[in-house]
Amino acid sequence: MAKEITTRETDYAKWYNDLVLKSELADYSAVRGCMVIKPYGFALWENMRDALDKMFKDTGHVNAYFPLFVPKSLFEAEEKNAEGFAKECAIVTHYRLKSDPDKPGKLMVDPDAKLEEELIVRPTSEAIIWNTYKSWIQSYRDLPILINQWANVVRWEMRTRLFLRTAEFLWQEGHTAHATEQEAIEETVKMMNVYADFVENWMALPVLKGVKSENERFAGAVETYCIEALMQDGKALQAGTSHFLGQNFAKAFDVTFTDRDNKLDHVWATSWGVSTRLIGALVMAHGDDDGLILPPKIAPIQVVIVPIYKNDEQKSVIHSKVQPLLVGLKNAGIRYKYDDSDNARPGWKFAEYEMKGVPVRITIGARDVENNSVEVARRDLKQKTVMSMDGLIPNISALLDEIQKSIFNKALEFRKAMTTNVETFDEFKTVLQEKGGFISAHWDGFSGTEEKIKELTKATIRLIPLEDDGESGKCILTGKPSKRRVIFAVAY
RNA sequence: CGGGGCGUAGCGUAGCCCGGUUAGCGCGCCAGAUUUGGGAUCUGGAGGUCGCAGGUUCGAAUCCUGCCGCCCCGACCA
Repeated sequence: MAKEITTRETDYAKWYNDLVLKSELADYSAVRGCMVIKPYGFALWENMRDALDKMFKDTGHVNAYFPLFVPKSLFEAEEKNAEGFAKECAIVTHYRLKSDPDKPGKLMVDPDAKLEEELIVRPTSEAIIWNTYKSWIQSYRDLPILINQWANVVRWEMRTRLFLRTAEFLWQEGHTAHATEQEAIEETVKMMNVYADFVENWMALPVLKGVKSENERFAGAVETYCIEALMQDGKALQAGTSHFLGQNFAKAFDVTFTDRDNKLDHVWATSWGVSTRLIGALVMAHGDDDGLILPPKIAPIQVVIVPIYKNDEQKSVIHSKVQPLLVGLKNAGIRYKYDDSDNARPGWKFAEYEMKGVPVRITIGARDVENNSVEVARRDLKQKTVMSMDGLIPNISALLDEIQKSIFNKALEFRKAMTTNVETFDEFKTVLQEKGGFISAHWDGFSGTEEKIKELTKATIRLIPLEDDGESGKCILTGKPSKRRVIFAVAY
């Protein structure tokens, strides 16, 4: 009873908060809008980060690190981008504190330590990076530059939510420079596909791929590619973005190169990122009223072993029986935890690891020792089966694979059931209100129309699908001709 | 930036309107015993600057003033 959480039906937002806190992914902090990522949550992030990092390296990227602070003059160089972020920037104005003469033991900002130029705490790093690239690039021989950085960024949000929107968050941002437009576009699409691959195959979360409408596009980008996932409450969540920046930043920062024909041109750019927000997506897409459900491929603990014993003698018998099993799990590369602590009784442990979303639990007691068996419980379906100790490891490996697929398929089925084609605005409003989810509808292509729809329904265009369905029709709002359907949803 | 809520032991809370024993309860914690296949039970014990600072009063968790902090809802945003 100590760790019960609000059910999804009662209050989805509260369920989410309870779950994040009680599964020990994160905690609130003394800093407004900033959270502490707890060890369990960070272990999850590390697994995600490591998988992504490998994918980046496998596609030819290298890591580097750029400064947290961006001088204001650099920040504002690319005007659209600067304007887009202006309202949510933290600014450093001073560099020193001093003792407050009026309040003993207290400190005050030293007015004599005002910076000549304010420093912006990066909300994203294009400015400082393009300022740097300028000095790295002279010739086409210097291109492409394929750099990624793992970093924290700060966006001063009015309203925050654990993982989904916090003032400071962790992410990776790729920043690439290319000699040709085509190569940059290819890079942009490639990275969107890397993201989709990661989110679908590691996080077991199906995504839609597409491009953003002008309203939703990254400030400073020519085109924003994105992946969108659907949460259990029928709201969409942007899971990753990849931007084709054209020559906007190269022009703003005067980054030119000499091409093969000895002609001077501005370089072509991309940037792409995913953040700890993905953890929020994971929680909301898969979790249930008993806690998290983590996909095995990124779960910090894939298998937990809980011994059940009535006395020390039984405990030591189980212990000796478990040892070869642990060796087997380790050799099979399975992340496991053998919880033989006496602090909690088995029932408590069961609930605790379910809260934390551990995919598989192995229970072993006197009965099992006698039968040379174990009880295996899978978290996603809450099913228990008895398995023989003989050949257990391959069976557990297979089960983990099966769970990975099963979680994905469940989410995919949900998304299919929650994707609706509509023809009229009335239908659109009804579906939105009564069902939610992705709504595929015709749109006339005008920003004003999208804004109007948002004003009336809170739904926005999540993406314009990459594959053209070739189906023409009439805009649900204006009745003007539309060449294709786009995907609407209420978004996080 | 508007609206609301909260701040009392590690966590969750009662008490506050209507000032007056030693600030109560549940969980957790510590010791011991019995237990252990779905969140154990009993016995004993420890743990509190009632967010901070002023003020009113014989007396303040409670009333007044100011401040600080966090959370939730909205607008804005990934």
